[in-house]
Amino acid sequence: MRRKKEPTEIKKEIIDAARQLFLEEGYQHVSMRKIATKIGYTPTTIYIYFKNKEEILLHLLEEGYGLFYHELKIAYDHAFDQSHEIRLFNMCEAYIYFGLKQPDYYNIAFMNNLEKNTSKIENSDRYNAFLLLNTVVKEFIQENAFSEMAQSDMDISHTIWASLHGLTSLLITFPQFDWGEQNRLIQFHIRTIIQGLKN
Amino acid sequence: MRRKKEPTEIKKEIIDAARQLFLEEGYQHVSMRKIATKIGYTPTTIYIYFKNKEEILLHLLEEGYGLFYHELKIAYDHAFDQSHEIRLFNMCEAYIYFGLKQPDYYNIAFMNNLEKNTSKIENSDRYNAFLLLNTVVKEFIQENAFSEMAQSDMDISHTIWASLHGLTSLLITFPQFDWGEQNRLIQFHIRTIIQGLKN
Amino acid sequence: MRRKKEPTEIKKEIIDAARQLFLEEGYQHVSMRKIATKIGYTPTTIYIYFKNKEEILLHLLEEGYGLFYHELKIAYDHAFDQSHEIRLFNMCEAYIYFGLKQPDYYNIAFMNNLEKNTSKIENSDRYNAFLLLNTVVKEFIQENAFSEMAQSDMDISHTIWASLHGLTSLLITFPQFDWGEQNRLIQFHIRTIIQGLKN
Amino acid sequence: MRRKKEPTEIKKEIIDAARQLFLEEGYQHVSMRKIATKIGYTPTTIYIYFKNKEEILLHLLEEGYGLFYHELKIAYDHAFDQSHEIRLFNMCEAYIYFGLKQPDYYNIAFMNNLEKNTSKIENSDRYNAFLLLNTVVKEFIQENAFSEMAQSDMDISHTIWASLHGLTSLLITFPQFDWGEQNRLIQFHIRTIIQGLKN
DNA sequence: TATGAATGAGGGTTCATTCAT
DNA sequence: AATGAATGAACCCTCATTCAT
Repeated sequence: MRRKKEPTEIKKEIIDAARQLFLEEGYQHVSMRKIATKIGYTPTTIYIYFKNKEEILLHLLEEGYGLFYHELKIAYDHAFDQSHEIRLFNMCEAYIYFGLKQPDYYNIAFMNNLEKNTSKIENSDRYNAFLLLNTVVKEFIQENAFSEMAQSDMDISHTIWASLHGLTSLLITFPQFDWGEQNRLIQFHIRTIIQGLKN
Repeated sequence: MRRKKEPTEIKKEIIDAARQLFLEEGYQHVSMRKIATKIGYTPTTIYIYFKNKEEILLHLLEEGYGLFYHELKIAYDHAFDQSHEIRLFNMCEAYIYFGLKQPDYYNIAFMNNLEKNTSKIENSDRYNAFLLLNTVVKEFIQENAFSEMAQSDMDISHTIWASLHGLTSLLITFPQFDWGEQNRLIQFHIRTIIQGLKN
Repeated sequence: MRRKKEPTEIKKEIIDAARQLFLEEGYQHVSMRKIATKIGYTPTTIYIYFKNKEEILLHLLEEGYGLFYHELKIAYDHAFDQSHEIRLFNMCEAYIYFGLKQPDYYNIAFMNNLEKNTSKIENSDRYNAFLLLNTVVKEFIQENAFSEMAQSDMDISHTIWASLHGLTSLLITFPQFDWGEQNRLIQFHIRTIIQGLKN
Repeated sequence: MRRKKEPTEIKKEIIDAARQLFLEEGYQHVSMRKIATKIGYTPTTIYIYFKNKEEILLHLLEEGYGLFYHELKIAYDHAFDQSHEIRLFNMCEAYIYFGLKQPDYYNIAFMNNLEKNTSKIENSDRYNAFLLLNTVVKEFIQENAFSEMAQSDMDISHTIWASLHGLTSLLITFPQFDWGEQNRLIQFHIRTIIQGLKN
């Protein structure tokens, strides 16, 4: 059954199918056949567009990081006239809501370290996102003049990242658990971290 | 010429073998054949004692929860004569270090939701661990007389759990990332959360 | 479809099928599936009896060498009361006729060097066969008192082997070629070599 | 932007690429895709110029025969003023050294019978080469006035061919075997055959 | 003339599992 | 209680080839 489609369109179909399956069943349990079946092509066809299974994953990762960074950047830019604390708060919100809106991307991007062998971490948008967070943190530090506490901005960034990741991934992984009112929890979570940093 | 064994004894052997493989080679690479070879039986024999592979894994999962709960309990009991804040702090430490010491257990226990279909969450040690955390949190609240802020102890527990899980899972998932001095980060992380709660 | 068979019987079936296919289509073009189909089993079954494709080949090789050596040995022993020239002649005949009677074995054993990586050549029956030939050659040399020509017995053995192999493999590879009366050619071929050595 | 090319030119490019791959990586590892990549076209394009893969291989095969015949012819012509025995000797040398220099050509040409189905043996250069050998043999017979032995020149040619093929193919197939000093063996081998014929 | 898109067949191998004994 | 025999389904991936454009 031959159809006529833009190459980019098929590539997109593959990526879309792969993303969904990767989320639902985990990278290891997704086979090329499954992806192929899902888009109505033969497994062979996929190999025209991607060298192998790993390349699909890599593509997905970069895409996911890109979207993620983009969201954070918007939150950062949008509150340009606010205090740095508010900007930080907004970014934290953006982080968590990105994960909730795009659990598939988030899952692939942060809950498995699938780049183990590729190690071009430094120039990916994942790193850029972290750098952006770090920037806000530094500004936030200056704003608050954390005089006595000489805690490095890195530790602070790590702590924030970890806390955000923690709530996001739990909410994704255990959706049926009783989290109370989700939005309230999120607000409280972020508030707690930021308050904690100010002391 | 094998000497007679109690059924429970063989069951134990199977679990032991599975656990070892599981910890040595990682969750993904445990196969029935490997387990069988390790204990000197045929794969078929395993099916006498366990319905299928999943049942072995579930057994292991519960074991993991048990260990986890045990560790938290020790931390809780050990500081019985201290302030509740310190007890909370200790439990937080215990949480993170358990994950770092038993990354594979932690991984199946909290980073994959293997019980998706079994839904007996409520009576597992995972839940007990959470309840224990919640207990300390309540005591901690009383101690601090968080008068004005009527934030539910549940939200607080969730926030703590999420933060702890966040750092733990990130440290496990991205070990080669530059986290600075790990112990200092952990201490700072916990301190930040607790401070945040006090405001 | 389950049957009841001796393990050795099935192993033999596999070997038989593999031998035929290897000859007909060449090692590279024989798939495990083909072998399996030929004997009416699933490919998986073969893996119960052989670790992988290569192991089947190795088995076949050893078997072939064994038979080959056996035939030569018989020819050697049988003419124990004859002159060494006659014994040599008989062995040469045995060599060629073995190839013609067992083209499949001969093909696998001598026309492809499939042991490239295994290199336990020295203790195989292939080597033993060569040593037997070498023995006769030495006796033949002594008998003829090749005084002046100090050609090593090794060169002589190699030359004989090469000549025998040449005719055998050509007769196998190009059966439709017009070789004249085959037996006469064989006799003449052997006679020529031996005469050549005596000069 | 490719400049226009003569059909024959592209056909040549394909053959050239195929030959190189063929000689570099061996007969088994030539794939249409590799050939195509090597010449900078799509696999599809090749099918415009050749019906299928076999046709390319056949083309190459004929080329191999051509080269082979050419080498023998040179040896034959070169010693036109020598005795026929010497001419025969030279041709034998040429035969073996061709095989050693072009093992891959030799391999497809004589060690696999690829033409099984095509059966145009009679007019190929392989046959011509054999005829050339036969010619020398006849001249050699006349020269030696093999009076008594009414052995057909065909038997003699076959015997020579077989012996040459035998050494050549063994040297190619088992290169790591200890053949002693190769050139000496080759000389001895040829000498033996020719001496054998003279008796 | 040349290609991009697609495929069907097949490659070796591993897996959890079953069933008769 | 334990096994040996066997399987079906799946794994990733490569191949020669075709067809519409």
